[in-house]
Amino acid sequence: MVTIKDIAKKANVSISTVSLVLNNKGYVSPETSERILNIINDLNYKPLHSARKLATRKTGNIGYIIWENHFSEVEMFYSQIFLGMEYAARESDYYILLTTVKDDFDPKTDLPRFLKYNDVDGVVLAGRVPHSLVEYLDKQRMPFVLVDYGIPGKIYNSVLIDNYNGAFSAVESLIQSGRKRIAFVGGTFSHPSIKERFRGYKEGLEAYNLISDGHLKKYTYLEDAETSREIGEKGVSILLTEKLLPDAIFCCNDTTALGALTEIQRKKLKIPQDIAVVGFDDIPTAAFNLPKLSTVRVPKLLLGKEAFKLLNDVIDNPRLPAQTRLISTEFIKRESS
Amino acid sequence: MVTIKDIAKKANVSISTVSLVLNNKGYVSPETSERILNIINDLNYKPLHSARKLATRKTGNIGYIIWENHFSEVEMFYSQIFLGMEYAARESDYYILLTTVKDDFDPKTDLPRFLKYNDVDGVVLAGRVPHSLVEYLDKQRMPFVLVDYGIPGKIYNSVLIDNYNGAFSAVESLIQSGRKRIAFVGGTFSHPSIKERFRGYKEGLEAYNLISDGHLKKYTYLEDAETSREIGEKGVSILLTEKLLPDAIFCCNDTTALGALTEIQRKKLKIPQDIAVVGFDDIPTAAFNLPKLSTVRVPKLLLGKEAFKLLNDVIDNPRLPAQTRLISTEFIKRESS
DNA sequence: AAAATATATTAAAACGTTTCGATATAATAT
DNA sequence: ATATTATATCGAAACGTTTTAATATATTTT
Repeated sequence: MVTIKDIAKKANVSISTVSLVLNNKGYVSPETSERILNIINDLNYKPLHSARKLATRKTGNIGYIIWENHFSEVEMFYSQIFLGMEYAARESDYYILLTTVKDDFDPKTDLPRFLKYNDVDGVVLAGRVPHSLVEYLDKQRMPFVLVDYGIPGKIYNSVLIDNYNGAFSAVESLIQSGRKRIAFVGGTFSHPSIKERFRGYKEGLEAYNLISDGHLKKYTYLEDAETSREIGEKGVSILLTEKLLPDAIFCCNDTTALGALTEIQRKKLKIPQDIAVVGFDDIPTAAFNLPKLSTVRVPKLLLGKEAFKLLNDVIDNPRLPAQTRLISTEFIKRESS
Repeated sequence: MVTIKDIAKKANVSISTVSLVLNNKGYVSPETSERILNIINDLNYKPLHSARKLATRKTGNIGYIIWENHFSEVEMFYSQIFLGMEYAARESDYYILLTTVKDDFDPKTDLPRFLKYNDVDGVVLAGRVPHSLVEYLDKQRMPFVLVDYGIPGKIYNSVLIDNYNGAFSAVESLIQSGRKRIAFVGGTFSHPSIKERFRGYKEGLEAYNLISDGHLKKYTYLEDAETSREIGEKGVSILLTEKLLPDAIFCCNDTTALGALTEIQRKKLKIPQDIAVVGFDDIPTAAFNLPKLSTVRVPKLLLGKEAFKLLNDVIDNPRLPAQTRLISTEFIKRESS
């Protein structure tokens, strides 16, 4: 194994000098520098991670934590965010450690290994995540950033989707294609994204004066549970009991929308002729479904990349006031609207 | 930060002794041991990973490499395998580093960071993976195991699905429900799994004498490409030009089967009345589709777990002859058959 | 009773880096 | 000419572990 010593010897310099060029710090003459660099290259020398990390007292890792169900589910949403982070990490010298936490997470007993053993310099939390975990990190002063999630009443570093405008534009598109009775189907408002999407939906309707008295009561199905196909199916089956059927449904996300599509088809209604459906997220399945789902595209890779960048900033400067970075969306019109 | 020194001082022993109890090695009296353990607990001491790794000359990481498309696709197949590994890793002190490689991978330029910088003790490769990468690892004597993939003519450590029997049982189930003209739709045979599934299909038919002259010519659609929905759609549209339509289609995997379902529905045929469809893998979408897809379940978490275990064995004993561990499947009957 | 072995503990070296002064020379300012 | 600052290099300490070999005592075998 070739070490910094070998390089130093061959270049007739001290290991300090080699280290300096390795990290380009301090002063070292261009000639020496080049000579050393060449030797490093010739001998294919790579600094040993663990030695380096021991000396710098950094771990070189960052953690990525998601709720277990999000990784067992159909959608690749959170895997894509991870991938975006991994891409960004390739330009750095961080490795990303992915792990999941369970529903009934308790910091006392269920702490991810890399937290328990202090093996990360920071953490990205994606999607809905146990509040106790967030509080734990905060208390430990472990740098972290939230992606696509927030905790009411608290301000943390986070990368968020511009849910409001995304929803607004989806509703706007529906209206522009002539829809009048636009319904909403959604899951729990404890997820701020869903709350915001609802707000975008509501204010979209208001902006076009399409929201009569009782509209929301009739045309809104909200269930206080994690979003799922089932919610979409159930929502539609209830919405379809109205005397005056909705002519469009805006779902809080694609998963829900997929469920809605299934139920509408089961009821032998035509999409989009009878009812248009629009989702949110643009998960890969959306484009493969029959009919293909119109949706609001969330740039997942970008979300991951920005989270990584923000976390880096926070690690470098832990006392910076918490900031939020908003990622904008794009409406994708397909067959379902 | 509390170090082994602090523990030693407080326990009135040398750091060697503390290290010994930490790794329970050598001789240390029960009393001393307990005393040290208590102090460790009291001070919440955790050995520093990098220091430990530096001393032991291990990295404590293992790599997980998949083909980029597999992580951008609809299916969670490879994420689930990863999750199985991660679960297993929790009982060990390995961290898993996930990364992807591209289609046109070249070891000279595209080596994953953790390989380039020697930051892993071993690697798991899942699914179809560049042969040049496998050869590179082999040449470098880097311990590795292949999951659900093999390279013709080479024998490597691997964890494989029992594709043959899985396919056989799927076909058998179709036959038992009265199907006579069972077709096959599949992708490239360069993936050994698909080849094996075809063999199971063929021998299943043979076992029941359902394979007349020209059957395979008429009722087999093979395309030399990565499996996809498109292959399923195209396969069906060609199969349906036969005068005597097939009454069942066994697809080489769920993705293909999902495409097949779409196309059959597009052609206004009834599933399973007119044509039954069976897939392979049991990806989450299979259970959510309309109709729900019958399939051969592959225990993905188990696949990951076994890969992790095998890799550990290989790391501990690198000169063991290459071995293959076979994971068996289970037929899941749903609505499509 | 002596020799051999098992038990218990430790000092010191080693693992491969980074970084802090120290030292020396060259360039620039006074 | 002298003081100051910039450039260049290095020795040595430090980072927190594991491991080897040494030492000492207790137990077992001959």
